[in-house]
Amino acid sequence: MGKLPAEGTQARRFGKTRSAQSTALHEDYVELIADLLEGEGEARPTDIARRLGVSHATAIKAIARLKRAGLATARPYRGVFLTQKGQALAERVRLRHRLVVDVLRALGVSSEAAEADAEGIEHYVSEHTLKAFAQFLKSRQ
Amino acid sequence: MGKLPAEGTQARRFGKTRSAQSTALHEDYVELIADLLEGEGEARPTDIARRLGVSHATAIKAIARLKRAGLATARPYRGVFLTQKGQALAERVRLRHRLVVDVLRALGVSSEAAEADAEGIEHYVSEHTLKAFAQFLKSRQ
DNA sequence: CTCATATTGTAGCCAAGACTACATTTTGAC
DNA sequence: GTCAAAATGTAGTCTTGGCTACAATATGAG
Repeated sequence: MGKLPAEGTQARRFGKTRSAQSTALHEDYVELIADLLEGEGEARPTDIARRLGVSHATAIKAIARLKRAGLATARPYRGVFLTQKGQALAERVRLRHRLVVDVLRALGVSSEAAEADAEGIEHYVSEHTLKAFAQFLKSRQ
Repeated sequence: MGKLPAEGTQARRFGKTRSAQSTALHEDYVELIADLLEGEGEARPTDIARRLGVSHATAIKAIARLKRAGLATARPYRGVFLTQKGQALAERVRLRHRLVVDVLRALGVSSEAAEADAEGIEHYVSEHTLKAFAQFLKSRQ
């Protein structure tokens, strides 16, 4: 999105939420690409598009943005791969996702709802909160 | 954003997350406008902009979208008000926000981090999960 | 090896959400 | 009551993320 404004003291909270949203999509794509690479051996734009519920054109444009962000590489008609940076992100995202799901389940949320909600929630969980989640889970089993 | 595609079985999870994002902004604005109306007696575009960390022009355009969505009313130079629908949304959002913050704190997250993270998380917590949160809190004190 | 089909890529459009720059209206100090 | 300053509104531009429609490339059946 656009550049951030002066960003006064009061605004930081919201400003952070805002800028996190472009990151969220990158995270979803990277996570999915990692899954596909592991599970299928390759990540094709069409598969990515189907799994994300978008048109293949949209997926291809998003992949272009991933490349610009240094997270992925792709050569025409050859599938998508993750850079080191992309792989590191995928790993972080995956751990975080699992942690969020586990916490939700520990709180009594059904597995299906936990998976569904985690998909949105996970992008907004800070490191601090993540640590608290981990400790909470450890303390309770 | 654009129209949704055919939306195959696999895609539902992500599709929901996507469309939720335009809602999230509406919710932030409505929540803040309700706060301002209560606390200050009026909600001025400039205050809204400052509190959200955006330019006043951005706030005004967002307010126009709220009007289009039937959530707010505003006459030039006269401040912003919420429709019944907008007030109902504000109330729901406020309850949900409190619940999310309380749960995070119960899990050991600091107040500041809980407030900050809730701001992003709350928009993705389903009814089902909300109920689980409420029960969890009730069961533990 | 050819050609239909599937996949991939490109182009062009749109709305949202952001910005800056400029115009208009209110408000308050005098 | 005037007029400068603050608030508000408008216009124009940008990127993102989405779509459809069309073009180009691979792939596999025959």
